[in-house]
Amino acid sequence: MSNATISDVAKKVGVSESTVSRYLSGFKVRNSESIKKAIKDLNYRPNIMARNLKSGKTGMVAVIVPDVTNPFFAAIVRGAEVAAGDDYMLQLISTGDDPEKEEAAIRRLSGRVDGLIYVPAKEDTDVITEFADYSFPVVFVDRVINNLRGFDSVLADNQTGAAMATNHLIDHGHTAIAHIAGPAASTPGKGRTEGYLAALKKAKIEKNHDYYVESDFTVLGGYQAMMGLLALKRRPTAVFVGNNLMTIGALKALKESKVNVPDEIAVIGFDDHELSDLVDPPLTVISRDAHLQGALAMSTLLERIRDGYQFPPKQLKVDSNLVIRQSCGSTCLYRKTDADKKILSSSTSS
Amino acid sequence: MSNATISDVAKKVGVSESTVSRYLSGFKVRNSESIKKAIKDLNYRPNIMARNLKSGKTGMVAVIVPDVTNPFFAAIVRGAEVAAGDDYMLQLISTGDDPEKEEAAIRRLSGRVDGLIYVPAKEDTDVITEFADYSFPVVFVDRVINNLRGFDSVLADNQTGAAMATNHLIDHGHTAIAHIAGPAASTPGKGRTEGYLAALKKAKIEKNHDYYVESDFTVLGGYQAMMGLLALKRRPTAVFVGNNLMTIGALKALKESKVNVPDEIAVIGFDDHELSDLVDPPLTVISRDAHLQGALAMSTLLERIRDGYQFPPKQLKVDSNLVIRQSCGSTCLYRKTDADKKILSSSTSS
DNA sequence: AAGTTATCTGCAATCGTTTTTAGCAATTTG
DNA sequence: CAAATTGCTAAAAACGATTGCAGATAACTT
Repeated sequence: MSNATISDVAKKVGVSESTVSRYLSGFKVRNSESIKKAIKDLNYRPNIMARNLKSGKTGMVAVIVPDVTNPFFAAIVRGAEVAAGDDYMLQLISTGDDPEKEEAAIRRLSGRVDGLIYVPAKEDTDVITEFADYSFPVVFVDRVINNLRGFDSVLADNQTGAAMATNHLIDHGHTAIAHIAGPAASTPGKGRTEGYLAALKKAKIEKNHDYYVESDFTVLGGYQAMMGLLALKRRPTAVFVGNNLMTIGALKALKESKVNVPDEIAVIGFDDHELSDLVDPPLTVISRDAHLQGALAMSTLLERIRDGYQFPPKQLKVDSNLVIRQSCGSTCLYRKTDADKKILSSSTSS
Repeated sequence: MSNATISDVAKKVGVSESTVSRYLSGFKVRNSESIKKAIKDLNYRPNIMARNLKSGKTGMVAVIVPDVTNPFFAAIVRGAEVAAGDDYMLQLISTGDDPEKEEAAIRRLSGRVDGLIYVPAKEDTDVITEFADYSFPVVFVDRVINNLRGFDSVLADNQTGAAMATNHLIDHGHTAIAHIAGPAASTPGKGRTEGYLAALKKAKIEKNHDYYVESDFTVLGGYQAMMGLLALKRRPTAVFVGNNLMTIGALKALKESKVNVPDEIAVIGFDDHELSDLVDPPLTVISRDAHLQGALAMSTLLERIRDGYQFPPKQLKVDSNLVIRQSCGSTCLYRKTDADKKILSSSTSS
């Protein structure tokens, strides 16, 4: 009933376990034919746990994301999985944005995986430092833990992307430009705000404190932030929203408040979505290749697992693109094809 | 540098390995204080692989879905993860809808996990029968492999859901109702088509073969199917689309063809989406709780792992709900609140 | 055919735990 | 006070593989 062991196979053929083991590892063996047959007859499968115990490797890589349900994180996971190929299998942990769960999960990870691809929920965790001591391979994606240097990471070019977004609004003549931002303590939150501020400064638009709303990257957060902006005496005429979920929330708020986009308020979001061109109006966004980000993270990690920390940490960045649709107003000037989106820049840089 | 072993701890304290082991398992031990200290000092963590080898358990459950990137499957995965709690960790495999990859993945799974939650890409795989021989715990979700009985499963109530969708269109006065269906060989494809046909029959609407289009559950498939319907001499006035991705494709086709929804064609989809109320027009759909489906699958699986196959297989079903928005035409009659959606039925049945 | 290599083999140790067994000391009992 | 019970402990045997070592075949030399 239960699985046959290598010794069952050996016994059946009349050779030693080591011979069977060598046959399995591809060495030349005298009775290879009968061993092959015995393996098939007994439906023998090597016990992975025993193998792992001996080798000290697990053939598994953990991927920790705040939430698989967020299409952006799902794309990262998928990218990582594809890049892993047949060499490694994925252990998925979505922490539900709960730092405690995350910490507990990381603890339980030890010994189960050969490496970790890590999108931390908060930036001030320090569980991970335990790993650092053991030179355990970790690659950070999208966010980075602030007190740690010396780890590999694959980030988005948040500053440039946010600046492109803000400039796009400026190009449409807006000066009352709000920013619904992610947590200032987070890598993408901070980076995008920096890009936003830099673009304003360059255009000599003085910043209005009311127009900067720090939120939390959630749908509800975006909704509330937008409601807050709508309640202002002097409403902004344009808003740059710092991530996909907050953009959804902001749009819901606008719809509920019957505020027309883009006529009354122009909206640009960060991160594209399968449905972005079907929403009303089709959404102009900054996009970056999350799948690629996951894939780069995985290949960096595999390299690190293979070669250890003899090479300096890699800090990769994925480019941001401006995808123009209709939520920022007339786009006739920019349109060149009848396709409903146009990618202004692309490719990957390190 | 590398991890300390139980024998290091034992040596440091001056007791035997077994004593430390028993301390770890929660037994009463004389030098528990010094053992505790030694464990902390040495930063000792039990080697999971060794433990697994001894126990024959892995503490892992595999989840195989066609694509994590599909929000519906992501919700299943998340539901399963939540239900697993701290007892089991998830090994995720998304096969990219490639049956060969899927088969290979299942093969590599053996010995790595204690059970499997399985959304098969195709319905005629037979790898899984290997597992059946070993009474390996498997729970099917959403789809079921046709030549296999005797496994647990958690499906949606496809027939009822599809009938609700079709009836909703009929209630709006439509008789030329098309159905963009999933593969007839798949559980949800077949079930939803059955519901559609049953509703037509009950309303004494004779079915039009042109109005039944079998597609493949993808965005592109839905797009092409809708294009085909639009090319008909006698266009349908309403269409029921068999899953989320095909609905997106269909909407893109309609938008591209500048066909107004719902005035020229009413659309109802299967499976809700975070953005369904933001698309133009807000989409009326049949929805079911995918998160719950995943959670039920996991708890069924854990039960099965614990108790084995002494209990007969569970065949669970999750209810479908009609979420009315605006893609089927005027909804004033139905609206009772100013919320933009209304759930007509809910809860779970077995 | 005998000597020299080149291949292949089995034995035994090992990976780091858990668990069974038997034993020892302290406590309780008759 | 001897005997029985309790409460812990160490030693050893698993779990199922891989691998270094030394010995046994087989394959070449000359």
